[in-house]
Amino acid sequence: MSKQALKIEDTFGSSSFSGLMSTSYPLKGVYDFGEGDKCPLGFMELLGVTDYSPSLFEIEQLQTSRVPFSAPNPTVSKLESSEVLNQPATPNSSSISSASSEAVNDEPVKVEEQEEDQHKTKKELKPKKTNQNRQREPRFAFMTKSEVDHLEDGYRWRKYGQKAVKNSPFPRSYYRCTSVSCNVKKRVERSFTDPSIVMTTYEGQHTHPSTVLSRASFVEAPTPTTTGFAMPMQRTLPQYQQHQQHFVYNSSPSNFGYSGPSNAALLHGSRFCTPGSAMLKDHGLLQDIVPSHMLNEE
DNA sequence: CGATTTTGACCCGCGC
DNA sequence: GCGCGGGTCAAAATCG
Repeated sequence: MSKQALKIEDTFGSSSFSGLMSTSYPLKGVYDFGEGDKCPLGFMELLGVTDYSPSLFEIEQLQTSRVPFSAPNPTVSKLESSEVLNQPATPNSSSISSASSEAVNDEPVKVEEQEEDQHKTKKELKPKKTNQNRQREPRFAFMTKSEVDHLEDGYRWRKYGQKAVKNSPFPRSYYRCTSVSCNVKKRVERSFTDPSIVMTTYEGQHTHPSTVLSRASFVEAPTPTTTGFAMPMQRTLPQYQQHQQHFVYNSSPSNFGYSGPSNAALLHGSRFCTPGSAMLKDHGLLQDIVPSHMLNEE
């Protein structure tokens, strides 16, 4: 992992990465892996990736020079939180991502135990799902411009719920990783401000390698099959290749900096970060993860 | 027939 | 205490 981390830093630290990114894809973003020193996890790790594949990073290239979120919809860029943006450049799709990773301030939690606990309490009595417990799960979210809600990310998910979102005509879907001992969850909702944008929030860490990636054809970017990560891979699905934009953001502003100057530089240089930005009212999940500057920005 | 989705009910935390 | 909203459960329906 250090390898990848280095790569990221490198990328961010030097503008050279923009060269990497080839691209004409409007990308930009920032990685936020939580508190640098306290949080040992990178966002990849949050997703259960221990062996990052270069392809991923190739996908997530950042262009700070560009306007934050060249998303078609300004509203999107209005979401709150000062975080990082990151944009996976995908071959056929332009992506803008804002990622948010929450967490993990404390020591790594034993997911399995937690899960068991939850199940037990739930079944037997009343689950004490305290906020504290929940919030410990690392979270990572990103926005994707896509027509499909459920993006292929390399893992198999089972939908376990759907809820209407306040102030939004679009429902939020809840998915859980189908892997037995994996308690990773993800929420998917479409931005009410821009229906073409899908917001995905991952929670927890995968305790297993990606299932899809291992058999997917990495035509565009070879990826280790051991533990794939899982940004939505348009490359595996033709329909996704049409156009997607990813916004990766970190939902916890306090967790800036995955570590390394690059991040700082990013944030610093990022004009999107408006510390004093006003709070949003209630944008549902969006509020949680979207940088405030986005919201303010029109 | 097993896996997944749908969907209403339920639980919980939070603000008033 | 009550209502609201978010998140989850679980039975039924659907799919492959």
